[in-house]
Amino acid sequence: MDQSSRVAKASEDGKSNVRAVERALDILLCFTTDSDLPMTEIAEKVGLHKSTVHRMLATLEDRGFLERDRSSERYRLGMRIWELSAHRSRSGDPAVICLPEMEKLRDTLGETVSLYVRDGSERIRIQAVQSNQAIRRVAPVGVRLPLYVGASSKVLIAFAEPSLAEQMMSSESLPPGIDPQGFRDQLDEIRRNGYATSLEEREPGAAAVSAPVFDLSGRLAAALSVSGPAGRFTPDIIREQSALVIQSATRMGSMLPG
Amino acid sequence: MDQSSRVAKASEDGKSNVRAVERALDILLCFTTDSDLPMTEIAEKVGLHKSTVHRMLATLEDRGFLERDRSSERYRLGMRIWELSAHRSRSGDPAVICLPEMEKLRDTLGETVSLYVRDGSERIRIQAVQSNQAIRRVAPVGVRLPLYVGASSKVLIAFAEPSLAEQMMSSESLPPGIDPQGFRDQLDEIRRNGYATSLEEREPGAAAVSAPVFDLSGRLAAALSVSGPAGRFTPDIIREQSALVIQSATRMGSMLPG
DNA sequence: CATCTAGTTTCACTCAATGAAACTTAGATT
DNA sequence: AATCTAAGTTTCATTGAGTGAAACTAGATG
Repeated sequence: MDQSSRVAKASEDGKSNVRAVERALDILLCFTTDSDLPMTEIAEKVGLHKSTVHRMLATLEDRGFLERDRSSERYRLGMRIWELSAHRSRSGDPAVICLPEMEKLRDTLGETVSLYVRDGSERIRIQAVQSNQAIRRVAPVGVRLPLYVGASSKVLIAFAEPSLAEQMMSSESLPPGIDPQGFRDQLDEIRRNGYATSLEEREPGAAAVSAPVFDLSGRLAAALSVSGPAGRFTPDIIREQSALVIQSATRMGSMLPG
Repeated sequence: MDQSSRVAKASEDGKSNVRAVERALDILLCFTTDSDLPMTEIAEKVGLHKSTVHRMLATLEDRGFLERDRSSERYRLGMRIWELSAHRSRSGDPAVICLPEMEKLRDTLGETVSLYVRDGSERIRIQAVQSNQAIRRVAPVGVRLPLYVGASSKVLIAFAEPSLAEQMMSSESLPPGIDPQGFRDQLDEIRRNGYATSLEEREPGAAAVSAPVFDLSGRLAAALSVSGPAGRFTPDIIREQSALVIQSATRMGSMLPG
């Protein structure tokens, strides 16, 4: 029976998933890009028929995962998302625990401070406190960024479990335009130094210094980053900053349960 | 299993919903009570067969809505929940906008300050800052509470659109043990005073003062509450507090877009 | 080793999810 | 008003996706 025609509908990867649920979740994920959407647009985005989407939306709304603006008829995320995330953070959420320490660091350095975690082959900014200087990096919380550029990316790879770090590099998942050996050397150096830097890697004009945060069981929990306009990140300054960032990251780690 | 007479499977209300999705969402909602669960327990909670739950969990995990602790095998909420809620809060989220004002109020009164919104016939504590006195109310963010007891509940009903307030009271949705006319009078008084109080209504030993927060378009957005041990809430003190709570609530409202 | 309990996979049956199409608005355009 | 167009909603026949019993595996516990 398995031998029969394999259709491979873009989501067939061995796992036996529930199609209707997959679709519903994909609908929810539309709202990571847009904060509110009309039904038709959602249908287009996920490539499903109106009626199907309509039924899905009804269900999602019924359970409070979506709600619709009563005047515009557009859908947006509902209370339940809120509620769930609040419960998620109850126990030892780095984003909450590290916030005070991040604010301290921001105050001493005067630059925007961000906290990233790895999720699959991406990273997410789970917390940020903004610099209060006139010229500053603006760093919204919750965004997903690629894992191959930026100081914190390199930290998240360099200090991951060795197996994972290897797999992440060696495989052809490495994007084109990156020299494997050069990258490997870079990671080695980062491991020796205990911190990573980036100069205009992802965004032109932006620079960053990042250090790993290890939880009490010694596992990499997050990457702490200080970032700002490249002009304010001279080699001398970076040297000073890196020490402080590492220090903060260590202190944070000591507050994170294994 | 299913007796013919007593069906009422909690989903038969005229709406045409997708069953598989309903079930998946119900599984997610398990995590509002427990922060991590093993598969079997989830299956019990939602009343579904192991294999069904197994497939659902696989799907939810695949899309990052759940993740499993690699050592304990237990499931917990995943990154995507986080990510979604972060996007939800992007635009004018009261919980974020009101926080500074809430902290100020906490500092002047020295009591725990909470912010509630109505969701259907319940209310959710969307933000809280804790008193720093030795004896204080502990108010976790994200919890759901009933709409019929507590100062903030009464505010959320009294200042809702009249139609809604009526429907919420007159219908037989009113829990037993509450006198309709007495309750109505109470609401009228609250509307006149501009604030509500509660003494040991929900929790023995706890008292609260609450005032409505109206957004710029004049609609009720939230209820701001100060709460603490009943002993610290004498009539005199309440009189002072209520003025300050109303003042804070007004200031908050002026920062909330319509 | 036998005996649990928790998780995973298989498979035949069938009911629930689906999409085309019809229908209902609501807003523009004439 | 009459007519068009786009967005949302409901209906319904078809069928394959989702289901649950049961078999199976892996770990613990006695």
